[in-house]
Amino acid sequence: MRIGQLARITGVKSETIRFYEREGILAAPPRTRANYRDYGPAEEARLNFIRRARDLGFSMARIRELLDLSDDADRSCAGIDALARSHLGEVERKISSLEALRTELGRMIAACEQDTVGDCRIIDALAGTAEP
Amino acid sequence: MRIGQLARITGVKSETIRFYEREGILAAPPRTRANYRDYGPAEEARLNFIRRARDLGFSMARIRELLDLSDDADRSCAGIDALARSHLGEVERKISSLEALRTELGRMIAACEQDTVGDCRIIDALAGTAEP
DNA sequence: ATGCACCTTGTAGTAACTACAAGGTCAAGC
DNA sequence: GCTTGACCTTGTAGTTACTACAAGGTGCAT
Repeated sequence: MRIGQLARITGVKSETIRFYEREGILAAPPRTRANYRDYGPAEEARLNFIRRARDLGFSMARIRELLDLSDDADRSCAGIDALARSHLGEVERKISSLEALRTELGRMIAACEQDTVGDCRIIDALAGTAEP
Repeated sequence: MRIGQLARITGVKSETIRFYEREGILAAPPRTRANYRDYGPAEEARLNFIRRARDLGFSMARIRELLDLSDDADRSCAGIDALARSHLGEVERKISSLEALRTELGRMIAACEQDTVGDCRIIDALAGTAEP
């Protein structure tokens, strides 16, 4: 598949796809005789992953690490374990925050259904004491 | 409390706090006689909220909307409902993605404990078909 | 009176895109 | 065979959300 179609499918602009290639986060795909980039389903999955992970607030550096977990099949268990655990911690913190936010948004919607506006506690939902 | 202490507590740099004030996402606090910004617990909570929401991948525009939900206590139920529902949808999508990622990271860690490296399916965890 | 935290304005750098221009290639349809 | 649209390249510049630093000044504790 060519870059335009990949862009349409994944919702990532062609220019951003080329940018990812320059940054080395997406491998340079084979080219057609016409020198067009020729993508397959693996690149589509990888690009979807990058897009989702970015949307979840992971930095490119963090995404690179996650992709490395996936790419380096022949790395040591200890290395995988440490990295995966650190990512798992971050993921779990994010889930907790989002669940608090979800609860609070749900509460507000429910209050609205009763026509009782009620007060908004969104801020309190996310604003626990901060960790260093 | 002064800006430096607020920065230490929330993990947001002093310069970023002043930047948020310029951007109008954080109200200008009262000043001490020495013209120092004087913050209270409400600003601390708001700043923690902003920091967490940014970490979760929400744009400043989206955070502004969330804060508006919180600030405009006297707005229409219909307006609150529509906005809250749209944010709830985004939050739920993010939670689903993170849960898939958590499962996969957990699976990898478990495989490592068995000393069986196993293959990494992180990409597949996040790379469902894309929505437009 | 020395030093540190704060104040201001302003400029410039970073990350992760996003856009557009200039000039060229390729393949399908009229 | 020629136009049209999608792609190719390199390069520059704009955007968002910070982050850093400089210059020059104030407040306050030791």
